[in-house]
Amino acid sequence: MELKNKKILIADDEPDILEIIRFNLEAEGYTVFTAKNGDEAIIEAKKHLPDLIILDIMMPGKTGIETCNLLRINPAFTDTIIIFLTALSDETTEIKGLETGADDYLTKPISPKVLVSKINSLFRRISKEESPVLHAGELQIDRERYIIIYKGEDIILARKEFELLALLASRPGKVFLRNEILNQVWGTEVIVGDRTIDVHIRKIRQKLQLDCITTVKGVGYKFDL
Amino acid sequence: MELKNKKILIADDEPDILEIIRFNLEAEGYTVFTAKNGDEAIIEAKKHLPDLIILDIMMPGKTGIETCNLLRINPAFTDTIIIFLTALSDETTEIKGLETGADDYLTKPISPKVLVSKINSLFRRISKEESPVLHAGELQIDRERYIIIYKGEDIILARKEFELLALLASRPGKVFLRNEILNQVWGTEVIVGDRTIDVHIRKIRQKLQLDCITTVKGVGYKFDL
DNA sequence: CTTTTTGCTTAACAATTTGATAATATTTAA
DNA sequence: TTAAATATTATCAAATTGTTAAGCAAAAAG
Repeated sequence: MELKNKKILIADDEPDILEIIRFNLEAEGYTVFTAKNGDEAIIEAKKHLPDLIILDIMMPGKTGIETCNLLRINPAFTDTIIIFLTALSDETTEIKGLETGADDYLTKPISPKVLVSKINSLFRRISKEESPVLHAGELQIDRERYIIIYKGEDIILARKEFELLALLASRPGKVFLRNEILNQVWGTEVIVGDRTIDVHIRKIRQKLQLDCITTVKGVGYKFDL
Repeated sequence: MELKNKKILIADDEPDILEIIRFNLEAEGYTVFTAKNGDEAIIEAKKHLPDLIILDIMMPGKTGIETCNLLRINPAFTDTIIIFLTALSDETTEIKGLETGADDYLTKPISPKVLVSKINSLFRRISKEESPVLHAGELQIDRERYIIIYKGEDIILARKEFELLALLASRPGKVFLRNEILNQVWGTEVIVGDRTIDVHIRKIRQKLQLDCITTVKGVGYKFDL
């Protein structure tokens, strides 16, 4: 299962529905929060700032539509995807929902597969601008943001360190010769001493606190795990 | 009737359906093109570059799904909204459609009102992404009025400062190289000294009283939080 | 039309970070 | 065991950025 790193909040007064949806979305790798009514939904939304909110229309207290209106007032939720969930296949309700500022609606009974598909599809549209990230186990190398993420922690490397690590991690397992490293990271023009690479390798190992670079004596270095 | 200035292409082999949809969308102010099958749809799409394409799944020759796949290969249509239209409420087809890269689907018989609502809603989401007001936490950047609002307070930045901040904030987290910044804010013609960017960055930091621009030494600057 | 203000750029210098090296210690392979 | 290769550490020069003030040009005000 891939880690989606997206937060979804579901508000419905029927616990069964909540759990079915939660189960399916968590199986897809989403992080799920739940709320039993509109007021709770607003509180949870402010707390977790989810990327997507599923609101049942018929709930005790505030309806999904009212909840949506209240959320949309807050600038923090103008970009949040909001979907309505309703037992009514009533046309008027559908339209009201969309005009209110929801992004889509789903009618109950909803098949989990369709739900998940629809949500993936909505995220696909939004997340076109995601940065190119190199994943290697728990390690993420974000070229665009120029940071390393290890177990959720941001690690900042200096330029040479970053590029050296990015090079090695670009092909896990491959041994890079010292010459290859020099050419790729320093360029063919620059000439640096023998120990320069070692020192940078050391700094990476130190900052990452993780044994992911293996020395192959007489040959070079490789990234693993 | 408002002028929507959006182009929609509809592909369906049933002339009645085409006309019903055309009528309703034109009444909403959209410009509508039609096609009788998948091949025609591709030709029309290339000719008019519509903002949204409605594809019937069951068509003689290419199916809507095949047509969608062919369109998505072309970079010109990666951002185009594609909706499937189908008489089948068959789940499998639905899912195939969404996984194919369609943004939504509609099942026939479809009420014109729901169709129009759904389309408006999809456009609303897209146009939000191009909205002149950029939200980043408590910070609002109004590109139209050249104004920054932070926690309700208006902050006035000079043009260059504003454009620099707007650029950085347009993709929070992304590191902009000094060259990128120069090209985007100053243009490729103008050549300015080394310290110019720094001075503007400093003024932004000073006026905003907010630590939102991070220096990545040797690389560039990025906006965060 | 002149004065004042504002915005942009530059220069000069300070502060900071980075990267390379040298010196020394440790490890590894034959 | 021993020579070669690599690790470690501290140090320093170079590269990079931060800061400030000053000079102009254009816009705004008088």
